[in-house]
Amino acid sequence: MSGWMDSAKKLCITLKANTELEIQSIAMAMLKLPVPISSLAPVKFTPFLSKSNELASPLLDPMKLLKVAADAKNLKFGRVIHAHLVITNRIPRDCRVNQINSLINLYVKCDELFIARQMFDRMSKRNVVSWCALMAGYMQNGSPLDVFELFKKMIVKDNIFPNEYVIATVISSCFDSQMYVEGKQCHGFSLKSGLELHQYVKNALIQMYSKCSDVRAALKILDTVPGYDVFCYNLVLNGLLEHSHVGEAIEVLKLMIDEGTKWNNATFVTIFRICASLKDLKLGKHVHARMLKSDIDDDVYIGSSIIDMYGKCGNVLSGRAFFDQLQNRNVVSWTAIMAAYFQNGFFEEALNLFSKMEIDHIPPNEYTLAVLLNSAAGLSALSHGDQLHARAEKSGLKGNVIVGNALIIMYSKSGDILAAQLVFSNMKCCDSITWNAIITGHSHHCIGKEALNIFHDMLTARECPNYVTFIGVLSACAHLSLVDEGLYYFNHLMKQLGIVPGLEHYTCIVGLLSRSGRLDEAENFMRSNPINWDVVAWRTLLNACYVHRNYDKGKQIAEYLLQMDHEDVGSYILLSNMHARVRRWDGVVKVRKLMRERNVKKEPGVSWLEIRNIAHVFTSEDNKHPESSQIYEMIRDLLTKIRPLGYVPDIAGVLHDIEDEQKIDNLSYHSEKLAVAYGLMKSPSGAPIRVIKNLRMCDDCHTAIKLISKVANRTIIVRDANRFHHFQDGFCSCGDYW
DNA sequence: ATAGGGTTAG
Repeated sequence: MSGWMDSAKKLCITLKANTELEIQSIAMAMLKLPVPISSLAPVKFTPFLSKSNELASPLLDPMKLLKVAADAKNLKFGRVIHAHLVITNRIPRDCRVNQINSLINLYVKCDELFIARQMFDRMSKRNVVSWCALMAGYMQNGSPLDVFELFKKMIVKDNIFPNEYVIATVISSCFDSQMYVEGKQCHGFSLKSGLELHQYVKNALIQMYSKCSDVRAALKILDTVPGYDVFCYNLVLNGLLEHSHVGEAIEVLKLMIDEGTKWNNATFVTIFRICASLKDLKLGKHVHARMLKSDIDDDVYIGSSIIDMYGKCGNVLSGRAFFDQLQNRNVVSWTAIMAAYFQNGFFEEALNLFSKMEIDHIPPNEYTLAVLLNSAAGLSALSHGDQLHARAEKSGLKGNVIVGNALIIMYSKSGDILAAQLVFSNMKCCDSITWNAIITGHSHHCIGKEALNIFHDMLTARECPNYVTFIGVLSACAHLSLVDEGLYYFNHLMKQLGIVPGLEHYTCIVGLLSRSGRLDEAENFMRSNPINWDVVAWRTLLNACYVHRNYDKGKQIAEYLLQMDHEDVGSYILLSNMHARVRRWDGVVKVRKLMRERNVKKEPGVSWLEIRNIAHVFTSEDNKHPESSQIYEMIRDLLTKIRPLGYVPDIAGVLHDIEDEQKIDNLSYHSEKLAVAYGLMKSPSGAPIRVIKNLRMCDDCHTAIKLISKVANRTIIVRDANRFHHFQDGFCSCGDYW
């Protein structure tokens, strides 16, 4: 408990703080330190203290302490030393430059650029280090123009020739801001001046070329420079990984192994990242074993990358086991393990870990919140999402892009597209993910018009659309039956932007054509394009046949599809529904027989909704719910109310949900009807009801819920296996095509 | 006064 006290005394003694005022000011400042000084930077700091034997030691000079403070980014500690220097002020004039340089470095490292600049401006005499330290600050800050200006002034005004550190800093600020032309000029300069022979400069150049797409140039530098070290390799590997050139990364790794270059901590981190992106568990385990055998001390960086590797390779349990035995965990390790659960679909586990993290007193950051929000989105758990949103506001992270994006995704996937819009319009800065999330969100909600509006906003905002953008845009066009517009984007705009359409885009076109009734064209499009069409694409066409009641083509496609893929339950059900719609009961029986023979089982229909933070789950004909008799009464009541509006129970589209097809009565108690009825009973009037269903909604429920939304005067939002249906005033956003 | 970890749109 009195750790800081001892340390304060030691510091006072060693700094020769004699007056009462000095001792007091140091002790007071140290009181405010978040950690005891001895744990500040254990490795670097303790030797000073222990060897000094509480006496003034030549080792413990303020300059070294300033470096400790800077490296630990501990502003408070740095200020103590600064205060001490101001009070004692016993440095001879000619040594003042170095002292101020150290102070500039301190403030730069602690993100106090303004103070650093002030100190710099007040210097009567400066050397290269002064300039360089401040330039490093601007580089870190992402202000390359300020770096260039200082660079110029240094040469012109002070007549100082840049050294290797200066030029390396300038190069770094070029590639951080993607100013490759300037970067190449620096390359030329360093060639002429001979500075490129320095390791720092070489590394900066390699890093620059690896960061822009010019991997070849980076490798060339690697080739031409004799005697490259681990740093070079690590930089190239990271540059390659950043552009997902995994194959070439492996090549470089082989080179590294041939050379016998010893791997260090950063190398292991990078290699685990490679394993993760390859999803190669075997390789990952191998490297892990090799790391354990080697003499390196694993640190918190390696720990996180190992957890991530196991997660990305689909082995959460190994990741968890490793996480559990870690003695040092920080935000990143926690985020990594939660992300591993999320990526493998264990959303609840990810959310549960959060409370454990809080018990450990580790505050979440933007990445943590993103993982949590995505997990909430995976469950469509609006209540969790809302809580996390409040959490983000409290911690001041709501302005962050990463958090904003995750909020949009969460709200959109949880069925609250209005909330997603609100987050979107309040975002200070967006990236391509933001735009894509809000566009595809609207598409999922079948709000095609708004999706296209936002797409045009995106173009005017000069954000470049990408592969994912067009999936959202093309499906919006499909919803609106804007065939020409969709084909224009597909045939021209994408080409113009250099985006090679993939299966998803082709499938959107099938949807676009077939939805607007051009079934033959859609089929021709599929047959004439040598794409590796998958079940989803064929089922899109099949579904269109079903909705447009083209029985013959539908049957033909279904048969073809079932030949191709024996397991796709959706196709069996569509075929069965198609038979039922034209009252071909023999056909229905045949499909069922086929399913039994091939042992294809339909998942039972399940719907759920949240009422006051509790999820209520319903299955068809559910009577397990404690209030089921009231729910059934509610349904009977609703059904009698909608009959005058033209509701007639539709047996055709629902047979697949009934085990015993004679029991027509059952369709009144489909899981989504139960959930909607319960929602109407339990939520205040005016509040939208959000229901989630695991399968495609059946025709009967769709009709019934449309009319229920009218008689009950409620917005009802149902997420089925494919999309969101917004029921309002007797209509559905999907336009009865789903 | 060089390098390394965690998130995301379909």
